[in-house]
Amino acid sequence: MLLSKLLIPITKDLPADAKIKSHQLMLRTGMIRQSSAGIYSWLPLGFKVMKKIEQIVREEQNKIGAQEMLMPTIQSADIWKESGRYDDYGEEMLRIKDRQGREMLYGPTNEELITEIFRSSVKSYKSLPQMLYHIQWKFRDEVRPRFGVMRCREFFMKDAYSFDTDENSAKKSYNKMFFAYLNTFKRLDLQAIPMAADTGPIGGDLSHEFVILAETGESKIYADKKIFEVNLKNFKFDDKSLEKMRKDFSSFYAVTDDKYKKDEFDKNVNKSNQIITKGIEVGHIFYFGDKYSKPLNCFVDTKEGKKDLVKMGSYGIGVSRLVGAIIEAKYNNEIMKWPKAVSPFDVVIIPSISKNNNENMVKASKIYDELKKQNVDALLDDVDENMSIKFKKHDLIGVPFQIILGSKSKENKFEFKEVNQEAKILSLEEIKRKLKK
RNA sequence: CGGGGUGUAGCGAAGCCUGGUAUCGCACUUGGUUUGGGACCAAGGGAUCGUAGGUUCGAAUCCUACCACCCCGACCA
Repeated sequence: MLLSKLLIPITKDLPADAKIKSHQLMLRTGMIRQSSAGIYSWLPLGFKVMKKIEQIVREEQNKIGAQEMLMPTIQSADIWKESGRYDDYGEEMLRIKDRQGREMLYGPTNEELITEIFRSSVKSYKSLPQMLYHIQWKFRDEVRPRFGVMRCREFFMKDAYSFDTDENSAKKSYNKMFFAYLNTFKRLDLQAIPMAADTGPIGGDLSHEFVILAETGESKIYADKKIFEVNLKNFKFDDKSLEKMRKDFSSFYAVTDDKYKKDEFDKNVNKSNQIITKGIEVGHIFYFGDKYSKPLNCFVDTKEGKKDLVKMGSYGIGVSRLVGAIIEAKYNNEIMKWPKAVSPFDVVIIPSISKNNNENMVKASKIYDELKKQNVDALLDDVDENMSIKFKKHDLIGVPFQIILGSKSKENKFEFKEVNQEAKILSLEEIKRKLKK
């Protein structure tokens, strides 16, 4: 992609409304554009990052055997009346009437719909367990949307649902998701802490929030540093090992502000291991048994020929929120560095350009073509501007690797730089090797 | 939802108090000079001043209503 052709309306001035760095950066680099309060359009740069996050989330869901599907954004109110949540959900639910006067709503979540699908499709215990998920837009009519994509009304979310014959089996599904979540955040290069959580309006009795560490996070966190020593690689993908994994993680103290008690913290965590920081909730998982299968009459036939309520869990990851959350975690001192896995480009080529001498631009184009052949997604900064302006721009765009063609490059060697590290003078072959994933 | 505030060009602001038909910086266009950390010179384009109504010879400015957006608080991926 040529920078001159990329729709990336960079501004030097901060938009007055943006208060936190992810919101500021996303507006300044034109990743998003506000459409109305808490509702955003995703411009190419932001969209690309979000799609990469989505893909990682998808891959990790698939790995644990969850099946992808897609449910609509608009739902009928009927099933929500059946579950009793049509009234409970309150003002947060956006209610719509169609031309026939039927009550519809823009889905804030999908427990009802998936249960309705499940009950009419699955009749036997033999089909269980099942895990289904979709990645879809949701709408919650927040009282006060703010902080850009961190707290908006329309958001992109992965939500998964598990179906099991009994609680024991359901908890195994829960543990699988727990595992998938930790792997997902790891691939996104985020430090995530699973924390025992309240179940809130979704209901149920087992729940964890996944909070990633970021200084500007919304909630304060008190945790035992040792939780980071738990290594996912030590666990196999089998029920016993996953159960142990969850217990290992749960054995360390980690709570949010509302549950924090100083004496408990001091008692459970060595002073030297105490970390007090801030975090952003990016995932939430629940086991809630028959909370929805009961009102919605979702039964399967058991081995004994009886009918039993299906035991369910639900599992959310805020995909669009993660875009902002990654920025909160990675953007520092006016410099953004995307994790390689989600960066909008693999590398940016920055030639020093002048009218009388297009040598750098010619070389840069060759490098660009070479990299393209190797499936490296490169951005070529073909704009005729001062290098200093270019550098400032790329500090914001945040591509983690730069190939710079200017005063320091030699005949066939170029400056290669990983953001926040020293530049090296390397040949194209060496650069290619560095960029191999 | 309660409290507060703001709407002027793509972005950031001035002008409003004290009415006389819109100013500045960035960005953009053209030409020239520059070219390693947010350049310079010259010329240029772009605004129904949130919307509607009212007062007035005359409204961005005063009045009324509406709309939108933002901030502070209680809730959420």
